[in-house]
Amino acid sequence: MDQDQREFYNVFTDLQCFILANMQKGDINGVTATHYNIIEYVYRHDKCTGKQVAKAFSISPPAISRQLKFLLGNGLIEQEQSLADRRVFHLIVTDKGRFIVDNSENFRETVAQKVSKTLTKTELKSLTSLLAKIMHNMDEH
Amino acid sequence: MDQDQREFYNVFTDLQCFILANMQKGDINGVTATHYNIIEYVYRHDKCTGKQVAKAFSISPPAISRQLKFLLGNGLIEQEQSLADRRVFHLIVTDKGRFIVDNSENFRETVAQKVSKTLTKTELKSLTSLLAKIMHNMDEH
DNA sequence: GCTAATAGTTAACAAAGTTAACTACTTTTA
DNA sequence: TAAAAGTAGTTAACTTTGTTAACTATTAGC
Repeated sequence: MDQDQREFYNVFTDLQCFILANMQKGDINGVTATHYNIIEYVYRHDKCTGKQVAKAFSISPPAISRQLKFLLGNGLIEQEQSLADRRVFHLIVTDKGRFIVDNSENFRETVAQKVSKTLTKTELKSLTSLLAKIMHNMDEH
Repeated sequence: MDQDQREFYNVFTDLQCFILANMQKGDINGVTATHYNIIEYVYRHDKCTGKQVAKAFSISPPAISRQLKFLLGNGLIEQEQSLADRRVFHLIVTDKGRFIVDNSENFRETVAQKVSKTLTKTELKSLTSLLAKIMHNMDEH
């Protein structure tokens, strides 16, 4: 690692600590952070499958299975069996689930607001596009 | 949230998912991610106290207590009782602990390397300074 | 049509968080 | 200055959420 990489590494480490430290821990609206993240994912990826969710969060099928069971049992998501492949269940967020996502105090929103106060409009756009660029490149794995 | 904030929010969400998904899960060198993060923190904050570690990671004193017990028992850190206040124990990383931090495959290093390949030198510096700026502002809480 | 692969589940367990109640020590205060 | 209040850290009991192993049901390949 050269000097620039080292400096990036340090600030990225701070960022990771910040994210871990500020992630909602207990329940909010009767839903844990894990539940919330899954609902939000399904919201953003309508009719996705359990397999996809497991992959997105890098957790095992049984872990997702238990989470989905809770979310289904509490009417936060619904599933419908695929006609093309009956092993597969497509997931949909219910109104109740949507309500939670739309109304939860989300720490990322707070961050977005703080960031837009800290940076100029140009800086914010620049940061967003740099982050998008590296995220896009990470995806390619 | 205006359009720019919304775009930042989206990429920041992706970043959070990425960090959560890629954080080391199982043991590496006989040490879990939590252990590793604490060792690294103590490395970077020599003679810090359990209280400080708990605050840095936003976890409760008993949670830290158990982690430190493991790290002490495995000779990864050491503690010395404060002379000024005998309730307090200062933490120091041992050679063994330092070895683990210096030699672990750390996903943030991989990220730093990938990022420096994706962005130009100017972009990398720009990203680092923008992130440092927002991190600095978050600290002020 | 048998074999292999895939989506998801159940059971048993481990890691790491929580709160409540505790010890030991320090600081405040009446 | 002795009692009260506060602080650093620990122990115990519990919860959440991850894991692997073994399972069912379904689909795809030869």
